[in-house]
Amino acid sequence: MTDSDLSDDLFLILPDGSDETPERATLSFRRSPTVLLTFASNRFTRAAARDYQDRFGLGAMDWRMLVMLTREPGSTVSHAARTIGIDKAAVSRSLHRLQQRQLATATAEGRDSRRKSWQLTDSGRALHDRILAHALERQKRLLSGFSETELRALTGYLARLLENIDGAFDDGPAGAGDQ
Amino acid sequence: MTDSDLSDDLFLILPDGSDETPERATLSFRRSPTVLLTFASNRFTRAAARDYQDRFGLGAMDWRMLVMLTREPGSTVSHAARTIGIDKAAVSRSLHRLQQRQLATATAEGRDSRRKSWQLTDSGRALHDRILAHALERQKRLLSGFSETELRALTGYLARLLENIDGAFDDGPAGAGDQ
DNA sequence: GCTTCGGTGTTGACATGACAACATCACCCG
DNA sequence: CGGGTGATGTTGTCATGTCAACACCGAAGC
Repeated sequence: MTDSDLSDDLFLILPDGSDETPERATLSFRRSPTVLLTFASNRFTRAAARDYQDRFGLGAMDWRMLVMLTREPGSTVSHAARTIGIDKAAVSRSLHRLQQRQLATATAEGRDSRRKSWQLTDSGRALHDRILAHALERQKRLLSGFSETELRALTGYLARLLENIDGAFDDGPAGAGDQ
Repeated sequence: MTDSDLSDDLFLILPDGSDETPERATLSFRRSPTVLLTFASNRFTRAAARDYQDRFGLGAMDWRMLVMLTREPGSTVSHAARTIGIDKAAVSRSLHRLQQRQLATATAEGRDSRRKSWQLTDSGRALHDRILAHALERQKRLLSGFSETELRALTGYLARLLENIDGAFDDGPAGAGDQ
């Protein structure tokens, strides 16, 4: 539970009377992982979305679906939504966009006319491969200066953060007797 | 330039004929920092936004502005926008929301009626302190299991990613003669 | 058989934030 | 002085993604 060996001071800017510090304690941007995480993610996804749109005419969502259908061909809407962790509505719209561009097709599965199994067309697979080359190149640029050891550490940390997110909100951090 | 000592295989799932792997090489979700980064950030910001809204009636944007104005009282719209790295339009709207709730006030600065210097009111500072306690608690939960050494490594990695983002898109990874 | 229940996919309404256009003002240079 | 230039802040418009509501189907339960 509360294995919080981390002190609040690690994340705060405390007033010390100088001009550099505020008059009241507040969050440090540079030392708070949550701030850095959202900064980095927002700027990256924004730039990536523009890039995908300019080069290939599809959004970041559609690219994720290309990867998803390459990874697990025959996925349904709800399965894809659960795997990527986004809303099924967005997945449904994305798949229909891909279908409209003939990048993906749906084949009925069983007698249930809704449960469709989706897969990429040949042109969808070709586009996937083209974008994949860009994505890999860009990711390598993003990781420029990282050694393989550092890379593994980073991915490990991010995975641990991901696992912790669920528990960070369940109880509600208010519980602790502040105020 | 290409100090990319990192192999593509680090980020890919390659087909090996088994059932676990796809028939075509594609991005690994668990080993790609960009994927993990956006996953973690999206899920965290979404949950945090809900939390802020439910508990305090303001969005994540407004909370960031509370921190910003605590950090540097007297900031202008454009200065805050540059510091946080988001659009000045969003900052302008957020500040007016705060003003409407009497959490922040603007005082004219010089004769330019547009350049206003913003600061928090007493109730704004009080709300900042209340939310700060929650944010710290939640961040500690998110970092549950991290040692102080690991924390420093993580923040350092994220800062390096942030610095690399600009260069990752400038030239355009497409450099090779498409377009 | 009929009904209830949970899961599925689709659609509409909404919030968020980015981009572009605009009015306004300070500044500078001719 | 007066026009150009750039910065500032505001507003409109759009894309993205979430939530809520709905229609639809399968599987049990009586």
